[in-house]
Amino acid sequence: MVKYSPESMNRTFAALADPTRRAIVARLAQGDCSVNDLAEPFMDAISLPAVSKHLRVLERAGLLSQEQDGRVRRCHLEPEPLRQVSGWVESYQRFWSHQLDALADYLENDTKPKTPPKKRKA
Amino acid sequence: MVKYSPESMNRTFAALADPTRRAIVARLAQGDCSVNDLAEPFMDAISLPAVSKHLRVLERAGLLSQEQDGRVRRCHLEPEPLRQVSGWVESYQRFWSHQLDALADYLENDTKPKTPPKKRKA
DNA sequence: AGAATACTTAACCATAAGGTTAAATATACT
DNA sequence: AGTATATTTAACCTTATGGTTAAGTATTCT
Repeated sequence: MVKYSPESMNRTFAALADPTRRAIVARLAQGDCSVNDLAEPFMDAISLPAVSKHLRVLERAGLLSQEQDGRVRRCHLEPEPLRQVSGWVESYQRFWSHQLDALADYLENDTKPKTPPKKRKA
Repeated sequence: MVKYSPESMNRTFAALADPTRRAIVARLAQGDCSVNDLAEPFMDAISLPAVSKHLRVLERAGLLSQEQDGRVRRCHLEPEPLRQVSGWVESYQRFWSHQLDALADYLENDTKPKTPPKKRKA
């Protein structure tokens, strides 16, 4: 398991705490695209500079890279921070994914399983 | 798949964007404890009211519940928001967990990739 | 060259976040 | 009743965040 820096996690979680940025991430997960394309769904709600700022936040978090292609900037989603978030949250999976089922088992049977019996859904 | 509200995700990601709060979550994952116990590791760095504020942030995010027990408040980690984060990030797993392998495949075999992989490192 | 396109940067504003200290509240101990 | 313990609330400060509009930069089109 790779140990990631707290600052990196700070920036990644902070970046993902905004719905516009999550929408951008969702869009980018379907493929690279230009800033204008990314901005288009939000243009009635916020301005282009606002989108540009969001992109910089994503960039600082390492979630986005841009490659200049003529006058267009091709935006690309970088997966590493998502992998880190996944790793972080999965480190609690044992905790949360067994919690309810294990509790139910504890209450029904009186056995004390070291490894809480089974999960219903992962 | 359960669809969770954007506001809930906003609050959860924002709550997790702070290292003190992540440390609190980590501590709570090992078992319920009092506010003082939670605060103890941070007392040289920040004040008790600061910790109290962090707890309220976690509470608003649904990550924490408190149960009064005499003059002590027993803090308990609520797993649901973590489950939601997991669900959110797992929806990108296909994207990020295959990325590098796919790239390797593209480079080794000469099958024609839709997206010619020409950059090495992101 | 000049105009359009695709952005970013600058300057600014309002609100939120994270910290502080001091005071308040509630329960427990003697 | 009075003191200690466990915590929150209040008032305040500083910096960060998310938005704005206006201006700047770089590339492409005519």
